[in-house]
Amino acid sequence: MLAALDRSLISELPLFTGLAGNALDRILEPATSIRCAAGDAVFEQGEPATRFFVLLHGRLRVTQITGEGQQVVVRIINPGDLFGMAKALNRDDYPGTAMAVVDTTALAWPMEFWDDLLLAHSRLALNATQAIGLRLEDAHVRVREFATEEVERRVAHAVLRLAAQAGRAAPEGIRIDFPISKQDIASMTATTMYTVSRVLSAWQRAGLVDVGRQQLVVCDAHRLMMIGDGHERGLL
Amino acid sequence: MLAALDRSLISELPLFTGLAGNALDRILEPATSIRCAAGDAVFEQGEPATRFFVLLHGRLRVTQITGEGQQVVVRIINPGDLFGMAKALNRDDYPGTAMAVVDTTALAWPMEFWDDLLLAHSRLALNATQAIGLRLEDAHVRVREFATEEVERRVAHAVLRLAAQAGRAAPEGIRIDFPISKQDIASMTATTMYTVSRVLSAWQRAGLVDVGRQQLVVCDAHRLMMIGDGHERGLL
DNA sequence: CGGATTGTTGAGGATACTCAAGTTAGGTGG
DNA sequence: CCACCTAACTTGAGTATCCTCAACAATCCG
Repeated sequence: MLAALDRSLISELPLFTGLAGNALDRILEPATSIRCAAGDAVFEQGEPATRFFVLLHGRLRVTQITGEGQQVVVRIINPGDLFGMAKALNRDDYPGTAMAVVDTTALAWPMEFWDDLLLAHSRLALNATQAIGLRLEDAHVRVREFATEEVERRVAHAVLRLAAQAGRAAPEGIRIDFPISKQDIASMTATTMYTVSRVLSAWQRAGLVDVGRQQLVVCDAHRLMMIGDGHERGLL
Repeated sequence: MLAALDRSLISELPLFTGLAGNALDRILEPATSIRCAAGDAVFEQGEPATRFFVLLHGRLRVTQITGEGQQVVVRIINPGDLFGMAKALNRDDYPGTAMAVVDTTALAWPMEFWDDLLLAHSRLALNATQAIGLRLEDAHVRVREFATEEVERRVAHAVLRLAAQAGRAAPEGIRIDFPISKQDIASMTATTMYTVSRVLSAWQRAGLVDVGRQQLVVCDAHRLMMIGDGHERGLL
């Protein structure tokens, strides 16, 4: 028999604000907690969507594979984020693959509780619209970037977002808190590993970043922002 | 004194399915109806977001202007769509401009009713998450297209989407039901007017479409799909 | 230590952009 | 109803960005 999950796991998360303690308990009742080691997939593209999730600790990378086999990184999931709610997209399979980039824990609910929970807790439903709305705006920002910015600026924005969402203070600057390859950055910014490598090397020479194998430290966020916003000539 | 709005205006819309008649009446109470002539803006980017809307008739084009003055078409709003719900994005201004491309009518609610309505009608909240979720998926599709497809395929997909959402049967094929310029298509697909012109001209020569000034008829949707999915060599 | 994964760098070339110079269509006012 | 004006569109030529390909270097891991 499982120990009941404690409401303190979720009570501080934006998705659950405004909900009373006993409501949290009822929401948690059908939930189970899951663990993934780095490299494990929580779910894979095309698989029937049987559960939805809230990330507690760790970091996930959601990718999609196109018909031609190209990989696109759709989003990075950070602690507190709701994910895998295929029901909200009117789907019964997962549109992408969610893979842990570091060891990760999450809460999982059977998908049939999606409607019930939102109907029973209207504040949760309100919070969910907001959570999805924020992601929609993120997506629009990316669309706008792809539509109007050249490679170097897109990479600058992607790196700054990573620093904001998953940055950790380090002596040299802001360190991205999980292993990230040039290929990852390339498939977030619609370019190639080669170009990302060239861009980051140029930035490294200028002292803006410190790059290594699967690691990245932002040393001069302000100048990166200038490049991202087109106020400074790029270094390519 | 205004005549009350009739529930039949909205009872068939997906956003309001599952709601009882008297709930619809209560939802409509704070609503007013608005009209816009072609070319009028329902709201403009940066303006304080005082109202949210549901489109009844007509068609809107939502654009954003970047810092450098480039215009991006974020989406086309079709009848039945919810729009302008800045509250769901945690904003108090509109992130884009919604302009009528044909004469248009819509329902408008004061923004302060957003939370109240969703909390009072949990089915509405559920439907709203789904509406926003569908748009999120649309946005992801666009991101994936920008990231992996070349211009001609992006244009093919954009044209097919227009045909699906705003197509009207015509003797020669599926006519896009509102005036749309090459520049519009360019800012939906992240390219230039010049390139769109070349692409559509080539398609016209091959009999796939019939283009005119601000008008577009899809004659061979199947071959366009083949081009969009990369199964057929493009015509450029 | 060897194999695999990840990253670097150069050279060449394709896609699609920019710029320029037109043409066509629509609306407007005389 | 025609002349004009503007906005939309077309087409060509030149070119920049960034992709592709190839060869190699570095790092990790068992």
